[in-house]
Amino acid sequence: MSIIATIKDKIANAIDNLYQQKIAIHEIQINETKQEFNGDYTLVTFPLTKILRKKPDEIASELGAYLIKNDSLFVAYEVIKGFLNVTISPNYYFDFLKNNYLNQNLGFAAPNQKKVMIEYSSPNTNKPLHFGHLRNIFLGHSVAAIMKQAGYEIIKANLINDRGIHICKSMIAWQLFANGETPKEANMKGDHFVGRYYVMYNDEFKKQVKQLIEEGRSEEDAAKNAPIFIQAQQLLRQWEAGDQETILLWKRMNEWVYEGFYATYEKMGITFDKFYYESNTYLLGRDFVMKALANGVLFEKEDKSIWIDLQDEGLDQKLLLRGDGTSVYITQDIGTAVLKYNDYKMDTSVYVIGDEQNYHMQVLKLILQKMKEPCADGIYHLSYGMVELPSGRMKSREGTVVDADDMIDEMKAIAQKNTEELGKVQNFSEPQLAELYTQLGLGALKFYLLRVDPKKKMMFNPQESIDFHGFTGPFIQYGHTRICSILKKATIQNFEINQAIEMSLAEKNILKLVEQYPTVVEQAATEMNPSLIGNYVYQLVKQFNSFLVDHSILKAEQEDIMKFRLQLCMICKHIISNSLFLLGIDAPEQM
RNA sequence: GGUCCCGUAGUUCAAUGGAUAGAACGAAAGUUUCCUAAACUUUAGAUACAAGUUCGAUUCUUGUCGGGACUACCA
Repeated sequence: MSIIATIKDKIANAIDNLYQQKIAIHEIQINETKQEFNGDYTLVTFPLTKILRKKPDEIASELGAYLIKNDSLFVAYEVIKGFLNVTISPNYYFDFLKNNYLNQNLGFAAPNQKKVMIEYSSPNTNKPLHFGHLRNIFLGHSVAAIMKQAGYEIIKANLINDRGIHICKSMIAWQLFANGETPKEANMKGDHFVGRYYVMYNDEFKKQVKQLIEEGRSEEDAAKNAPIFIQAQQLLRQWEAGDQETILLWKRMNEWVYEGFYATYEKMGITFDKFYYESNTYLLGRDFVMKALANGVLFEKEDKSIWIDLQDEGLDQKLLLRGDGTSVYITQDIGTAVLKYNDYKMDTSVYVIGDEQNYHMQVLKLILQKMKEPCADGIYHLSYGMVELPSGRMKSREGTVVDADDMIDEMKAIAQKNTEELGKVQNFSEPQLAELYTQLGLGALKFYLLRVDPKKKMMFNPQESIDFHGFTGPFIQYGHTRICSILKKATIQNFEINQAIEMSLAEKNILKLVEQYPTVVEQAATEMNPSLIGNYVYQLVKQFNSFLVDHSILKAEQEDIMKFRLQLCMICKHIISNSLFLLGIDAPEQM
């Protein structure tokens, strides 16, 4: 049990004994004591005043005195303005460290029999990945790792949006402008190559629209009648009709894109257990829609289009099937949701999708609930904020994007530059150096995107490169290497301490954080929020660095103190490397 | 128009309704004969505005101002 839970328990007990009152655990509020006061944890007594009909200070004093007298866990208390600050016995932390410094499972929970699918990345196959996608990918990867460690069975899924008008746009542009050129001939990564034609499509489209408007057409009319748009639509119809030539081109161009994506995923250390392709699933939703229509959940309009009425839920009417019987976006999603459930029967199905689709996901869940599909209640939209540039949102169509591959390369280059300037890895071979640059570059990038609460939108300024100092990935990685360096130089084998030692405030502060690690992981899993891990591990490393300044480890005053500090190093090393792992970041041993 | 989200130091981010609102970058000053200075230590600097609920509000409610998303028979 965590120390906070223990304290709550003991206080509930004390209240029962002192005042003959049963109090629910959640009524007891424990905070960490602020730096400027004496103590480790603080009971806020205000909420108890109503129940106990006593003044805050009275409650605090009586409880404090009782705890000190009856429980060796507490060694001191102080009452300030209704707050009861208690000091935890160093022995508690001493024992905690003794029992856990070799525990490689600290922060791991037992399996909880819950199965969770996490869908993330889910790219369109018409353009390369950009910086915004990276937030999605790193988030999904990290949440999967965190939840797995918290005891869930995890399926990592990627739903590839490989069909639709946007793909046809790249296809038509390639047909018109490429002269049969391949990525190899252009010496480009496949996804970038295809993305180039997507941009060409949009340039041409704009040109044509402008011309039509000059000829006197309205803007809306021009957009609908631009020849290249008509051609793209024609390609989509041909694709849906199964036209050989169109399908072949589609397959060919998608292969180019996949090759590029897989290379990027591999570079970033991102993996999936299951791929779904929209080209396989886009027809599945129709049957469910028809079934629901028969059950009276949906209604049909005069033109045979099929709708759901969500006005009772505060939303609008929503189209599910066009009058001509073809699917729309949400029709596909209904089908895919059911398919996923049939494949895995998971308890929860997480969708890592930007908050621009909040409405869409709300509708999707509601529809499935109304259809009484068993997958419905497990649907959870892990909604994250967009990454914005100083100039506003990233939009592929408008070319205002920061490319993912470029970004990774740039981060590696910065890692290399910094490393060379510091000159601390002269013993490394070329491949080792290359690996280190990747670890540090990706570490900086991933941490940068994961340290912010996923729900919140975040700003990225490409003019200011991502830092390697302060609250960053490399700072954490550096903390890890310093510990590794010390442990490598330690000569003793036996870390058993003979006599209890007196620990300093700095040491106790580190142990306080160490003890909280399992709780932090659990909370990050419950909230699906990796930033909690990022913030936590940063605190820990900062405490540790500050401890290192005035505490000698290998030249400690006594052998027992050295052993104690080495134990401290070992447990911190585990937590730091494990925290980084949960964020998808490698922890090098030397940098 | 309707629905929803967001306004915290110069900048980027923290803060289950709790004490004197924390960090980082940037700015100013300092620390290395000693386990990695990618580090550490100081200093200056913020809750958009106005009411309300509360013992207590950055947090909850309402209004004002400012920003954003969604509201397609696009995906």
